[in-house]
Amino acid sequence: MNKFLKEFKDRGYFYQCTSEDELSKLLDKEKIHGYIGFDCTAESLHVGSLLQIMCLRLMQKHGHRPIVLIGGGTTRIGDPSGKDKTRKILTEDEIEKNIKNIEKILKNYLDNDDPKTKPIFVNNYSWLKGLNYISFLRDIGKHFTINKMLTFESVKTRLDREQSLSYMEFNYMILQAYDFLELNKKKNCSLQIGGSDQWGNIVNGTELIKRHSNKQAYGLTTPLITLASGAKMGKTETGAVWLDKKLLSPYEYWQFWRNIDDRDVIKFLKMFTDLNTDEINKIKDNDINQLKIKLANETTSMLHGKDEALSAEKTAKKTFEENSLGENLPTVEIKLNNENSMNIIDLVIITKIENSKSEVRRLIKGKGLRINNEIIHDEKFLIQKKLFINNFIKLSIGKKKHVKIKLS
RNA sequence: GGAGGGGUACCAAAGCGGUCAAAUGGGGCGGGCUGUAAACCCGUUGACUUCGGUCUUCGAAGGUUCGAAUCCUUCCCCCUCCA
Repeated sequence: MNKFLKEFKDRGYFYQCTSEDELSKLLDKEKIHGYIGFDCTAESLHVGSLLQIMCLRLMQKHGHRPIVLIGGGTTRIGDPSGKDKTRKILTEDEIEKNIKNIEKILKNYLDNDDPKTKPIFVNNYSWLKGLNYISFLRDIGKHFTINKMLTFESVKTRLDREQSLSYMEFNYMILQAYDFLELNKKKNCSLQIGGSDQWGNIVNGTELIKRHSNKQAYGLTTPLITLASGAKMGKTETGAVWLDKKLLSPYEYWQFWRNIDDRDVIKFLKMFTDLNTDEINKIKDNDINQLKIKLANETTSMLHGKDEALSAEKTAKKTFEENSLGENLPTVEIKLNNENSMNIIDLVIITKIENSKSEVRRLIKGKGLRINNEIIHDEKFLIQKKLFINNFIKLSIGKKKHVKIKLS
């Protein structure tokens, strides 16, 4: 088997492939261009996209050139896959802003210097916006039958539930197929990789290329990642796991990986680090917590750099092992009132960790709230100046959420 | 088009005139055990509160009643069967 494909499988990225043997031969014979599409409905990517990003990296590692397609055009339509409602349509400005930010994040992960594998960034808006309706229908539309389109899962579920599916959304799959054709023609792109939910859209692309240009193209999908606990991957103590410093600090990102279920650690080391798979397979009976730290360090360095990772590790160590005040804990600045005090409940609300006062009261009743490691029992507890050590206090909510409060 | 069934909190699902901020299960949150794990055990789970209470909620809007998630009317939505 081709080396790229082998590693793709060894790392657990493989789910389905259109014609594996042929693809393997092609990859042996030449260096190809392969693409992955990213949606730009949000201002940043989150860990849900990390597996796709790792696929881009793997292409580079094996000398192939990744094409990053940003769905500036298709975002204006909305993919109905997996959605039971029409999405909200973003404004032009929002889309532009999202695209810039997403590109920036992706560049953190990719080698942007090697001329042989330097990624190509494209935005499908550039070819979709100028499409001529009549010629599009004649050139492209004729290759799609409604009969077949109606059998797609994304369409079926919407129809079965009698939820409306607009003509606009119905066209999404054609546009994605067209993207692949366009990249095949202009950039000689012969492979599309995507999540398993994209299978239908990807196959449409390879079939369109076959019918339209009589050329062979390939599709490769990755599995849906599930956690050992059954939950969807991608939540921290405080929310979504964004790949953007502004939305989730490197420390919090590090914590996300540090808190992975034991049963997922080896799997994730393979998927989300560059560590050699043979070496990972040799790991036995090691201290699982050391492995989690390793996982956290590797994933964090890949995104935010080594310094940030080490610094996050240091903060975690101080916070969890020494019970002191780690440097990179999320910090909130507050002002005391005229009497130089602040109610404990108000303080928690200000940090935005909780947004209901009742919830904070409940926390206090359940011994879940601490100031400088001391459990707070009284909901009327006042924060006063003398509590601040070097101008800081440590506010802990539960065992894992710790916030530094700075007096301004 | 015809005949039924149904819309209850984050989800599933009971309640069918007052004792209902609404049983139960899941999920979430907190505590215990531990290893910042899992499993397990306990507590909690509308908002605000001077801890006395107060306010808002059972598809939507009206009505009956001292009193409605519960009864009536209209409307909206979903499901099943028949055509």
